[in-house]
Order: sequence, then structure tokens, then C-alpha cells
Amino acid sequence: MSAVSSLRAPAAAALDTEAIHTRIAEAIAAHRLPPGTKLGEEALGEIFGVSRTKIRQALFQLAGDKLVTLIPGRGAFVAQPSVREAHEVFEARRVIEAAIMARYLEVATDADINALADHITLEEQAIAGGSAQSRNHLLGDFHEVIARIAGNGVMSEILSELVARTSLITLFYQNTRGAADSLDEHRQLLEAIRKRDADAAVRLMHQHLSNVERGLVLREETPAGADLRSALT
Amino acid sequence: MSAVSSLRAPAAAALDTEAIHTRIAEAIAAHRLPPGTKLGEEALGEIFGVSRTKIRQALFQLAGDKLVTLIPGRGAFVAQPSVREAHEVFEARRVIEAAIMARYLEVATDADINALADHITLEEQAIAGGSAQSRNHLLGDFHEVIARIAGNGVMSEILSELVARTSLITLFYQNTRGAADSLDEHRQLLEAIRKRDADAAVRLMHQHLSNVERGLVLREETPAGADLRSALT
DNA sequence: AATCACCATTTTGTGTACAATTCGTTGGTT
DNA sequence: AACCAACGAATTGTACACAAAATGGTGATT
Repeated sequence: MSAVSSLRAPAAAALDTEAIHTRIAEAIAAHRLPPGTKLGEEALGEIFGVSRTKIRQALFQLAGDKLVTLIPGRGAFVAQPSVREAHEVFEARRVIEAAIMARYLEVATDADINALADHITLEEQAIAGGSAQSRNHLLGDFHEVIARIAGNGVMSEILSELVARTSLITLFYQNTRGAADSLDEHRQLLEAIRKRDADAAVRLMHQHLSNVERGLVLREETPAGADLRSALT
Repeated sequence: MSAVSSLRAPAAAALDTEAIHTRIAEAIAAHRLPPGTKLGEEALGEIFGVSRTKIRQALFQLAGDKLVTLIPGRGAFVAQPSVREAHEVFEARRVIEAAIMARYLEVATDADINALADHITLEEQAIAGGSAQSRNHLLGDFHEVIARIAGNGVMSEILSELVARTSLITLFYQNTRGAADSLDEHRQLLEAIRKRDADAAVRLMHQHLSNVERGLVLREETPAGADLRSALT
């Protein structure tokens, strides 16, 4: 490689579309890009050191994930889920995760369950001393870990998208529950799982999701848009 | 507008990305583009009378729908669902559609149920005298009609994607069941719905999907790719 | 005869240039 | 003072051109 290569980003090899998609999706899920934030193509291109072409492809994919809203002629914005959509996402999660939990208990080995316990330990540590970002990430990941073991990749991917959208929702509609509440419910779930009590586990999962949903409060005003560069670099 | 405008397609105003996405998705669902078909960018651009830029965006979206597989450096191909993926899609549908059916019976008015009966009448007519394409389309649409009434847009969209993937699967793994079998099961579902018998309706839906899945036969060789132009114009 | 290396052709990947649209502003009019 | 029209700056939409990579075929070598 020549010495004359990086006039734009100091970064390494140019990121591909999928990498950019992932980076932006993570920034949204981690609440570094609040709902309503304008995602200008030129600005993003400069941040990632690529042309608008790649940015544009990534934005289209993000729109497919429902994390970004594309308004023709206006541009791309971080999605602002409606109250109705919020309820629908939680209902969908209850349906899917109840089934996933039932399947999980059929196939999970003791090692899998121990791994889940380890994950909860990570949650405890993050709540004790970590950032709000890592807390939220781990709390959502708990559900994805279970889905992965349950073994249905199609449902697992669907759930991943719903979890990402949930993250957007919990930011948009200020969540009054503390992370500790979710952690406690995760512990109860683990207990039921350890006992291989499918009915209890499914019921607890249902309740857990309903509790999170109940913690949401409707708001009118939209949060201010964040600075793109600090959120993504 | 000047008289010198259309060197490419004789068609009207240029299609936008979403229109192209829809057209290709429909062609795949309608079995006009068999799994494995190469979707060359230049060829598609010429067919739709647009530049490769728009085609490329549409192909990325289709990849997100899992209807198209993107191989870097190689191009886009109509997806060839694996046996495992096929089973996973059907399991996901059983989970989601059981929930949708339960919700449907809670909210459907008599008018909604009559509309469903009308839909079944259309199915009968298509089976009696229609094309294989319209038959398959109507049989899949039956499930989407129920989902739409059930009222959860998020689940409805998820189901739409799964139905499209099912269409791909039933072509790839030659379906031995006749359309008449599905029609009969749809009639039984309607009967349970008319009686407002939720347990029976959910059970019948579950069985219906399992029956369709059981009708699939595993194959090794891939169907030949079709001609792009005749499939899309 | 089979295999491998090399070259030509085709196709994808990416950036850039230009057209079209939108938004904010300025200036004028009622 | 409020409203409307027209202009200008900025941003998105689209096409095109070039670079990079892969495929297929040709011919030489084992």
C-alpha cells in the first residue's frame, strides 16, 4: 500500500456496506443516535471515509430493519416509533419469545443454562459499575442468547430485529423501570429454567415483557438529535 | 418533456426503487424466477429501463427479505432455501399464525368473516379455472388477510415475509399436495371461525401448516434458471 | 488426454458528476 | 405586521465512468 492513501479517515481499509450498516444500527440501539436524528448522506460519508454510494445502501438496509425512516426527497432519519407500533412490537415479542422459551427448555443442556447464568452475572456487573450503554445491551442480549440456543435461526433473526426496535422504543418513550428490575426478572427466569419448569418459564417471560412495556410513558416532544460524529466514531 | 426521451424502455415514467423491488419480489413469489436464477444488474437495468444504481438498491432490499442471496463479487441469485431453513420458516409460521388466529377471533366482525368466505370463493374459482400462479397467490393471501384483520401490523409484516419465503420453498422442494388440499383446509378453518371456536381454529391452522410442510419432498438438483425478460415483463 | 497457467471478456464495486427537489431567506405586496 | 412569491443554498436522486474482480476459454505442458 502506498503512503498516499488516507486523505479522509485515519482508519484502515475502507469499510464495506455491511460494516457501515452494523455500525449505525449499533449506534441507534445503544441510544447514541436518538429518534428523529437526521442522517445526512454526505455527513455520514465523511465520518466513515466512504462515498455516498455505500452510505445510501446502508440506509436502505436500515430502513428495511425499521430503524430508519426514509422520506423521499428529504433524507433519512432515525425512526420514531408510534405508540401503536410500540405495543405491536411488544405483543410480537411475547408471542415469539414464549415459543422460543418453550423450545429452549426442550433442547438446552446444563452447559447452556450455565452460560445463561454467566450472562446474568455480566448483567449484575454492568449494573453495578458499567455504563448505561453496556447495561442496555446486555439486557437485550439475554433474550437473544436464549433464542440462539433454541435453535431456530429464522425466529432468532426476527427476534434480533424486534429487540433492536425495542431499544429505540424504550428511549423514545422514557423508561421508568430501572435496569435492576429487568435483572431481577431475568434471575427469576433462570430459576424456572433450572427447574426445567416450562410453564413457569413461559409465564415469567410473558410477564417480563409486559412489565417492560408497562414501564413506558408516553411523551409528546421528540428528543433532540445528537451529533453524528461523536455518536459513530 | 422533450420528444427525445426513451431510447431504452417503451414504458412510462421511470420506476422507482420500491417499484422494482416489488416487481422482482412478485416474480419470485409467483415462481416465474426459480431459485438459483442469476439476477444480473445490467440485464435487469435494461429490462426496467433504469440505471444499475436503482437495480442495486432493489437487490439489497431483496437480500434483506431473504428472497435473494448476494455473493460478493459474484452477483445476486434467487435464494435457494436449505432444508433446515425450510423447517424453520414453517415452525415460525406455526408460532406466529397460531397467535394471529387467536387474536383474529377476538376482533373479527361478521363482515370480516364474510370477506374471508369471499376470499375462499376466489380460491375455488382459481382452482377450477385459473392459472397456477393465481392459485398459489390466493392460497398465500388467505393467511395475510387474516393477519391484516388481527390488527398487529408488525406481526402482519413478518408474516408477509415468511409467506413469500414459503413460496420459494414450495417451489424448490416440489410440493406434492394439490391446491385443492389447502383449499379444503381453509374451508375447515372458516367453519371453526364461524363457530367462534378459538381452540379448534388454532389447532386447524397448526395442522394446516404442518400438512403443507409434510407435502414437501427433498431434492438434490436445482431447477434451471429462467429467462429474466419473459419473467419480469 | 488431462491439467494448469494465462489472457480476454464480462460483471461487479465504487466514486464522482450532474440533474432535480426541497428548504430557508429575502424582498415585496396587501 | 402578516402573508406570499421568488430566489439561492444545500441535499437528495440518478446516471455514468472507471477500477477491481471473477469467469470462461485458449493454448501449452506434463
